[in-house]
Amino acid sequence: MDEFAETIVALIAARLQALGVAPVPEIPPGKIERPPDAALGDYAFPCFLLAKALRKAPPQIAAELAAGLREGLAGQALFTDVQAAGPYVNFRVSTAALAARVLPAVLDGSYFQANLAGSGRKVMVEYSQPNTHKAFHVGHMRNVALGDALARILAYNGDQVVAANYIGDSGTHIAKCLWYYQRHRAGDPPPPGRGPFAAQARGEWLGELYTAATLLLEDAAPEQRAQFDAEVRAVLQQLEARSGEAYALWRETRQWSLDAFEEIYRWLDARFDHVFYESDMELGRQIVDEGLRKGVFVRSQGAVGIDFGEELSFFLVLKADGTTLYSTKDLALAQIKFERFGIEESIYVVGAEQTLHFKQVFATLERLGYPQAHRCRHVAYALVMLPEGKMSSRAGNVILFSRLREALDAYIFGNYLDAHRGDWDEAELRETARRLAVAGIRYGMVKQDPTRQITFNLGDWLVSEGNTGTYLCYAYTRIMSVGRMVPEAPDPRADFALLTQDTEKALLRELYDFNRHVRAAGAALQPNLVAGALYALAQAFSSAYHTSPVKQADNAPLRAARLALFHATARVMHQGLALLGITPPERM
RNA sequence: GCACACGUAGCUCAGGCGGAUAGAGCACUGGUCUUCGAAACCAGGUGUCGCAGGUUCGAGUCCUGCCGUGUGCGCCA
Repeated sequence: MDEFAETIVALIAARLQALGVAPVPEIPPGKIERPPDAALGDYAFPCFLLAKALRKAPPQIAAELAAGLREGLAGQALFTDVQAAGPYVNFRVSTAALAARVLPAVLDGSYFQANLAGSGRKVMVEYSQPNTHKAFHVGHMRNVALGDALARILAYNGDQVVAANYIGDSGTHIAKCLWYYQRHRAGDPPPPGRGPFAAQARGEWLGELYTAATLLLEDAAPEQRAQFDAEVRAVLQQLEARSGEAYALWRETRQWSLDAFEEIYRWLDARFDHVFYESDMELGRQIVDEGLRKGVFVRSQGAVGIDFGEELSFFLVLKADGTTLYSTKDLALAQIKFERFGIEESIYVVGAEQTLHFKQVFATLERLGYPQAHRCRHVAYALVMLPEGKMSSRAGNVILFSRLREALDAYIFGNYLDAHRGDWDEAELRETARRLAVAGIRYGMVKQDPTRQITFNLGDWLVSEGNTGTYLCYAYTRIMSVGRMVPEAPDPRADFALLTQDTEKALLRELYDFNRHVRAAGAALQPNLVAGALYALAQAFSSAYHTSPVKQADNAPLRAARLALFHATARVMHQGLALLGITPPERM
């Protein structure tokens, strides 16, 4: 917790007692604020909270409290000043005390263990959920960035996290793709593809077939459409029965998509502890049968579902033709998570358009008697749009992963890394470009509130200044550069009282507050809070970097203090970026 | 039609549980590299916080209505 805020609460309580106030009102440490301007102080106590109990005007309370508190300052080391400012009592903390509470802990690593005292509950974070036989585009990247960051943040906060993927390798969309292939492209080989992203060509080719199938079906005349639908249904039934020509074709083409996904995850540094496949969820049919017997589900118009009345309406779990639905499989997956994985809390990172669906799934799980139904949470995020509107395969305006990656690569080399050719070896150049591209994408996807749409303008994502992943990496590499110029090891026992610059204190404060931001991000399931904290940290560092030279510091003790400060900053930056799935390069 | 989410500076966005003069980035104008990396820093100004009511000591934040945008609402996922 925040030792400074807690001490303030204790000091005020003691002061009130001394003034004869009884009973002393409870003040939660969370009510201690941060003044809008550091010139006012570092912590603020709003006296409105006491106005009722003391029956006095807040400014008067502030003045009286401040006067008394100032006298008690001599006996302690945390605060150097207390001032009343209108209805607030502002506290200035001792820079040395602040530094002593954060720098040694960061340098010995214990700072990064502090949040581990969290719940320890077993949490599954399910994310990515790409569909095979469809192309992977920028919209899918937002999901990966969010889900992966969430998994890392929760683990940092002490949860036992299982990161899970759930691949959509069955269902109508695949039947359509394979139907089209059999009908129009039978025997056509996929494009070969080369290099480290060889599988993208095949994955994207399948996506094109799917799009072509959709167009053909949509544009068909009614009679022909009926025939097409019957053919697609026949394919789907072969897939569910796991036999026939379509099934063999499915096995082969499915692997193409899986290979393509694997390349993308490797490039992104996204990892999963477990991968579920939709095609393994036949168990869903049994759940429906049992539910029917128990009277949880009912038959309706030939199909099976559950009626939630007005609020959640009717939830379909089996089609009239007997084939399963997305919902059927989601019930099966939930059961597997609970029973086979012992999951206590289940988090689903899925687009906001499925909010109703998940409310229905969770409500159904409750009716089926799963106590964990109350610990299921849907992390809804809004779509990634293009400036001209929604991405649509039909209009041909999706930005594919491969195109985005290539554009970033070209930008990074053309503007920066080409200058290092000959100097750095090829492997480092390529790895640096990858890390910067990943930082740009992941940070851009995660820095914003998940509920807000992202308007994706490729040009904007090629920018490397301002509030970007590149900026954060740049801050980190500058510290690494300082470390190369001043190769001494950072000294956790340096004299931190020498850090007298405002910028140095501001940087210390960001370091001190970092863990609290990560805790808040985990509690709210909002990685953007970590992104914001990192950005503030990088800004504070950049300012301090300009005011506080290390190598040219006036004397050796000051140099040691600054070196420790900057090294600690680098450690926190590195850890914070890791929580977002970003590894900064050592130089760029 | 009903439900959910979102309307903050020219643009893209922040604004922990209601609190001080609503903040960043981009863009624009100046300044700062013989001294640890200028992908940076410093200094400039811009707001009917969608509109109208309400709650309270205090509302960008909470409540109600309206307007706008997006998404969803039984055999897609």
